Amino acid sequence: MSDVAAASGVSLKTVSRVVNGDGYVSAETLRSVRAAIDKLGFRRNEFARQLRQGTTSTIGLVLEDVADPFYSVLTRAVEDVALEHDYLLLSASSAEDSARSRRIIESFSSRGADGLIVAPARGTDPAFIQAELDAGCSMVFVDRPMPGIRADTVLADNRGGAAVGTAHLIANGHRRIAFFGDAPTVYTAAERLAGYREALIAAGIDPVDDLVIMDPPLSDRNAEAIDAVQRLDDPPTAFVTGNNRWSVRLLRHLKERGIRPLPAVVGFDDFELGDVLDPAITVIAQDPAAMGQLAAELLLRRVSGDERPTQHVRLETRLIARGSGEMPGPFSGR
Amino acid sequence: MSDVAAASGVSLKTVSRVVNGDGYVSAETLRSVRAAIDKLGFRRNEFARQLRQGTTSTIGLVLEDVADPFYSVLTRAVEDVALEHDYLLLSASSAEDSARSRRIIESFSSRGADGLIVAPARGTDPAFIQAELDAGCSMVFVDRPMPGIRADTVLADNRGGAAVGTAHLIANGHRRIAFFGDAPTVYTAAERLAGYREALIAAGIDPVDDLVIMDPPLSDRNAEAIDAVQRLDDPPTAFVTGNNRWSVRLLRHLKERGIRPLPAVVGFDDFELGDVLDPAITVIAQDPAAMGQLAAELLLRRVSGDERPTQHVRLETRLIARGSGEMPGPFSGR
DNA sequence: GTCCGTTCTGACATCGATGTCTCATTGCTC
DNA sequence: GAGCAATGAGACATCGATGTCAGAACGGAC
Repeated sequence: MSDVAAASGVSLKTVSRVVNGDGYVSAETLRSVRAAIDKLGFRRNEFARQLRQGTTSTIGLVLEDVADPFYSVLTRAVEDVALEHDYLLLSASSAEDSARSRRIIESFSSRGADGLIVAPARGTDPAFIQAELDAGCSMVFVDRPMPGIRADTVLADNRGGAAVGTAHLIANGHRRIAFFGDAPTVYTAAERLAGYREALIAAGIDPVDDLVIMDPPLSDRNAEAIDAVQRLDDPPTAFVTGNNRWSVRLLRHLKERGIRPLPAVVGFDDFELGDVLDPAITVIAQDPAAMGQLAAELLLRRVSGDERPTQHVRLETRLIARGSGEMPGPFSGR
Repeated sequence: MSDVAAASGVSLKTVSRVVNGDGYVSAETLRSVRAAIDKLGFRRNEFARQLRQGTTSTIGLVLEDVADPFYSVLTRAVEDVALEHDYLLLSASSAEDSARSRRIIESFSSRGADGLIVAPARGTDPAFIQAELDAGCSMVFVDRPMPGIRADTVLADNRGGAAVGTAHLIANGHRRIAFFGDAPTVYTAAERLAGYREALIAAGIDPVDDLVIMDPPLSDRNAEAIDAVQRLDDPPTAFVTGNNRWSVRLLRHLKERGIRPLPAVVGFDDFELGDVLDPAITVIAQDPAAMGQLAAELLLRRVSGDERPTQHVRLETRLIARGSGEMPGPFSGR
């Protein structure tokens, strides 16, 4: 900038005025400064500017894994909102590891992110989060809440959705319904399991632990666990899966084992090709794009000084019947 | 920082020494400064630091769309490399819009990204890219090259892969093979089309334009275009799709139209559930994770001053035969 | 000719850290 | 006890922009 000032024979401040359109610059000065800027290929260093300004126009996004379709769609939605408001987006995957997540949050915050959107990894220390909030870094939590922290959250109706999906299977005549979900320490998994149980109890069916598997959907134990459930004396006639990864896992396994016809299946989370499979898969769809968009808008409002009371948004889920959930069970037609 | 200095009764510089472990600080001073830091909850402002240092430890990633599974896996790989080297990752989707892409690149670069990984949107102005490079922002191009620019690139063997996939169908007795790909202005689409043609010509088959659709896989015209190909007097017995989106598009369409048995299909790009469909889909698999990892490592080396000659990495593709590409065509067994 | 207001411009401090240079203290050798 | 090295600490300039305030040039009114 001082080079430009020297080249056009004015002071540094005047160049700043030109760059920022601050007014009170004569037409002639303006022209000569502009010329110097072009000639020297000058570009304002946003960094220095933001140091002075105290704000970075950057937000951070911390999710479990961008490569998961649910989160990648959410990410895209956040990106779009950020871009629209001229914000930059930092992103990183916590890989469901609270130490890694903490490291990410710390570096985002210390490098000046104005705010963060976080899907907290299980085991995240609330005291740590509170310290970040106190340090002036706004946060909005998505997909999972952060217990003990006063902050905006955007969650899906996990429990209600799972209950609706389970009830749908019951209505189609199933009573032996298995549930496969992520580890119970994961909030969404626990909620969905609770919804499944609620629906069973509401229908007068006793929830049985034998029919429930709670394990990360990528673990090696999955296949064996599914087999074990199938080998029960009174095996399930229907399955509820707790997330898209588990749905894929289960469907792949059933295909590998050559099990035909497929048992009834309702999956939590829609997933690509779910409609192309045969039978097409009935799902409880979330709306990750809406979740991301809402969270981003909430965060940007907070960042620009919105002091309204904390908001907790609960997004409805939607049952999409495609066939796999409508296969009649042994108790249909009673 | 000056607060800490005041609280512990030392100079600002000494605090800096403690924070940076610069040595030459007595054990006692160190302890008292540490105590003051803890008490005041001091955290170094990375911003100011980086202004002084002239480097930001941040890289940017500009792709077509994070929500596309191909790119989301690539993104995750880049993230992991960045995190490992203590770099932050800025990311944004260009949505295949060169103006948007330009805006993203400009803001990444002016906000101090040390380097960028870019999948250039079609129509990106090389002069603009060159200007950014001249301004000191390193770039590595992935998935697509940037013609006229000297910079590292990491590409898949699009042409070779498409040729292998097409030859595979020919070997299974097909001669009327359709190709559905993205707009020909997209580099990968053009390359894959060229590979398809090469394979046909190598087998003595005349490439026919009637059997080729080049259009973005989300456009409304897709369905009609597929139908038109099917209505030809001599319809294709096999299909090659130019990317995962087109594969999904085609499979969904065939299912909606109730076309059974499915024609032979080979898809470029692997995709989730490709193995669960019936028949399972034969694909030419790329390795997006390897692409992302390589690009990130190349970029980080450049950023830390590597001056070796420009590198052009071509990643092999791999044909995964799963069934859909092995359905015998009318000329099999001759 | 003086005074005042408008319009334009520059000097200087500032944001929060780090690099350079200087200086003070200590302990050791000769 | 003079000289020297090793160690510890501070003053000051610096990165590249912006905010504040003061001041210059100019025109018009009295």
